[in-house]
Amino acid sequence: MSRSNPRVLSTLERAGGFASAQEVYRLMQREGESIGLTTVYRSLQSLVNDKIVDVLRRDDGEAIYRLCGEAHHHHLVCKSCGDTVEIEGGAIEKWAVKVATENGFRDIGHSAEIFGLCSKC
Amino acid sequence: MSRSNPRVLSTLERAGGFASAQEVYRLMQREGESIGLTTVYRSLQSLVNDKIVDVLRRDDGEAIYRLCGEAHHHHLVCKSCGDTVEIEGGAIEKWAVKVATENGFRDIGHSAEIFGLCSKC
DNA sequence: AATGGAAATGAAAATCATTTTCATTTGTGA
DNA sequence: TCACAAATGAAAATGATTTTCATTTCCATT
Repeated sequence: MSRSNPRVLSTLERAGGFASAQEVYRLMQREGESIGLTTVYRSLQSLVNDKIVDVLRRDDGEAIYRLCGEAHHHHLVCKSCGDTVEIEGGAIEKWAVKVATENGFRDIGHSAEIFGLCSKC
Repeated sequence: MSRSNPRVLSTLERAGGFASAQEVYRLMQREGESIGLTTVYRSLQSLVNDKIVDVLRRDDGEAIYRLCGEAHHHHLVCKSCGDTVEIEGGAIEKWAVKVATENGFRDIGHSAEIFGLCSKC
């Protein structure tokens, strides 16, 4: 097994705690770090195993890695300009847990996003 | 634009209303249907546009297509076996509208899904 | 410092789902 | 029948992710 390269974690943090493997790699390149794409993937996987980061999926199927422990939040995205607002999702958390346990599910996660037109568009 | 090949929809139905494009394709091949993979993808996309099927993502990122009713609903999906429960989302609807209007957004839509392990897994 | 082995690294190739290209076939209305 | 748009599918392209494997880096022990 391989251990995570600490620069990968620090880059993911700097990226806002939310990025794909490719994005982390490009970011490190742009910042002059010398690292291979393979190592980025391996490090992220290792962080997932250690439950230091979460994996989600973009709509197009690309995996995005998110630091655990960060306050869980959701996004309000403008369909037109792409502007994004981070929002609290306390109500959703409770709803997800309630609905899931009612149906006999455990080990629960969820995703939620709101789309619309922002005031400028 | 291309229209959906009706045999694709009927195969998806026969598959239990839940399968990936590759699986639909393999199923049709096994049953002696003559069809190209491209057409399977195109037909499924068209069905998604027409809101006759939903798209979800497996853990590995593969897209799975699923027949769904017209009523707006959300999904509770088992991470392990893919079993899916359709759930009401009244609370979410209200939350989405409230949060979005608070931020000056209009023309609002949303998506929400819950993942977990079902009682059988 | 020298040695040896384990872990880490990364370039390149392999994999796999999905999309695109483009030439051919099919269906339809004039 | 003729022309034209839509549908089809084989093959190539794309893009993320994984695997392979040779090389390099670390570390503990001489």
